[in-house]
Amino acid sequence: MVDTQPLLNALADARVRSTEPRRAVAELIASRNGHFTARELVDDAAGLRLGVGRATVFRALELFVDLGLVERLDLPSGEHAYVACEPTHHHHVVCSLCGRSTEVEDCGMAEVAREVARRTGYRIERHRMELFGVCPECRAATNWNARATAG
Amino acid sequence: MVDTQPLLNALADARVRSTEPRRAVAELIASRNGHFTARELVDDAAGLRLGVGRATVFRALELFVDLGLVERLDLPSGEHAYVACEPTHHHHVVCSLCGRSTEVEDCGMAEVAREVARRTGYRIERHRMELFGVCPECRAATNWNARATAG
DNA sequence: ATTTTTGCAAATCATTTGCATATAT
DNA sequence: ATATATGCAAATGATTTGCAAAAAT
Repeated sequence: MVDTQPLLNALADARVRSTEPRRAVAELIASRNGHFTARELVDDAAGLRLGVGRATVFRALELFVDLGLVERLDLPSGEHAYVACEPTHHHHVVCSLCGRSTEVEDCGMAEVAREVARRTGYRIERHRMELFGVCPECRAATNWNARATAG
Repeated sequence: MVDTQPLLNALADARVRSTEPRRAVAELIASRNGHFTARELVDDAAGLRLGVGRATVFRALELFVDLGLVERLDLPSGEHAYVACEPTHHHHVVCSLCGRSTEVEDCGMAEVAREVARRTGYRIERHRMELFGVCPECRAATNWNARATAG
């Protein structure tokens, strides 16, 4: 459950209009824990009878991505997913079990990019780094289960 | 234009059958310079009247990906693309201008993953790093054009 | 008033699947 | 012979688009 404010603020600020459907999508996004798919939001909206259509969800997502408040991820499965995030350059670690995601800045990635540029002669303009694993909570849960099962 | 051999060898070796359609797809892949999409291969096959259908192209691509001879990329545009590559863990730098791609190993990425694990408590199980920029050839071409235009 | 945004249904695209036939082993 | 792989067309799913109506500036 992410704070709705940043998304709502963005609507207030930006050169875009603050509309009811957009606020609704912002809330749906904020109410989600980890990553989510466009379809999930569409289904949420339908389930809650928000009167927010598919196209609007996609358009709102695109808007938030442009504003840097939501990032699009490519899961290892090939699925497209999104996560709410800070509008600064950063990366995500995604939990394969619960879908929760955590932001991390740099961690040495910039240096890696520089090294790659050095070695290949490419002028690196952008990069994408996504990490997948198991979050602390799920690790704990898993260990607990393991013990419980083993015992 | 990548060497066809690795792909053909794989077909000879693997516990999969070496069929005409698969060899054809291997050639189509090898004949490409940079990255390519499934659709491009399908169109190539159709254009050349190879009698290789859409489904077969997708199935062959999946096979080669499983064998580690082709990797699936997610371009910044969101498109899915593929590149032929060595069957070892590595990463790609992709040229945004010509689509050519170069493989790089590690370059410090493993250390970054370790650092992220340290900071977040996640157990990192896999990662994806894709770099995009302009390759040396295109940089040269671009500079040349710039000069020619400026002069 | 004017411009932007919406919802809907239809259109488009990518990818997958069912299944009878053809091929590799 | 037997197990696999193929082609085709149809099915699925995701995302986009046209457009008249509705809402925001």
